[in-house]
Amino acid sequence: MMKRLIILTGPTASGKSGLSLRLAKELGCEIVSADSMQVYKHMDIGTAKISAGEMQGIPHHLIDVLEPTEEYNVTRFKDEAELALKDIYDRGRLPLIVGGTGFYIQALLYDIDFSDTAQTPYRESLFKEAREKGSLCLYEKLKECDPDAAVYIHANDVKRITRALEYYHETGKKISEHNREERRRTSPYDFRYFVLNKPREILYKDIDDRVDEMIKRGLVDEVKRLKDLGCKADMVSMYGLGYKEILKYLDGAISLDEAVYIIKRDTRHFAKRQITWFKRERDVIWINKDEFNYDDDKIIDFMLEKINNGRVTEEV
RNA sequence: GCCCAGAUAGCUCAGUUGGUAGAGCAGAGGACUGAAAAUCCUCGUGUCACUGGUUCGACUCCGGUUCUGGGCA
Repeated sequence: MMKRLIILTGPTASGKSGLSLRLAKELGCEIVSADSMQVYKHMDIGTAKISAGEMQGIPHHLIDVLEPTEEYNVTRFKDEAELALKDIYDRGRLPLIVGGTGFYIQALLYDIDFSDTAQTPYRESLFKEAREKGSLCLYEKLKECDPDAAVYIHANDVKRITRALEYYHETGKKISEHNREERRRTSPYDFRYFVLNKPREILYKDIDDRVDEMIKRGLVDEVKRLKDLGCKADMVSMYGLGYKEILKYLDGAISLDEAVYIIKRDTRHFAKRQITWFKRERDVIWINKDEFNYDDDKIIDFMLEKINNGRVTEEV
């Protein structure tokens, strides 16, 4: 008997949180956040995190569990999400995954194996080498040890090249083969994968408005406090949208207007990338809000119908 | 009113000794398997303000018109 799982995702500012609360109430779900930034404490405004009060008593997992000075990644997410799922199933309840980090959702949904390697000092030496001699020399190495990977990884993509080399170094196996195997996996869950979306122009306007709102609510002060806590620009948490730009502003590198402009622009770019990701995912149910006249009641009805029907394999 | 400088892609601008034009940004599409709110790849036809003229040929030269800056009255 496959475990049931509901996923509600979509680009940033599509309205996931609000809808998730309604759906959770309807079905008695517990929510598991699939968001690489909302895991961090003290990062509330810039991550558009809902407050404890707004949660209306619905249990939320993987929100506010890490200090911003700590490092999070897919593997950690996957391990911790699986623990949360186990507890939720033990309580006889239905888990609802909510969040915009498509990679995390994929890792969990398809039970992708990351356990072969650990992050090693070797990785640092590779980055150092790339900095000193340029990325091309790493790419040449990749061609030697894993030619297949060199075909689909671009010579400029230092991050991915480094990971491939690290993987080979640690396991003696090619990451291209590993990835090919992992890609064939089918999900162990009986799932419904909903993607919330709205017309591009509206999404972009909502993003712009939300950034203005974040500034009004005190994003700058929030980042100041994070600085006081010892957060540095090279920490994973500070790669977050809104954080790296305000940090630059606080360091006097750019004006506040410039920071706001960049946050808006990069958030739009991010939303676009998210949409590209979801387009490629299999067995996804798109919910274009304009087709529902932005009426949450109708959307909830639609979702409930999909959830109660047999396994979904069509749509787009 | 006069003088000067502009008017070229959604925006900022470059350019053509006359053979119908190109960057950055915006925007679009894609990739992604231990940083993923990250990282990376691909995509540039637009009455070259309008209108006469010179020319085989004008966005480029000349005249006029309009508009926008700046200066002088």
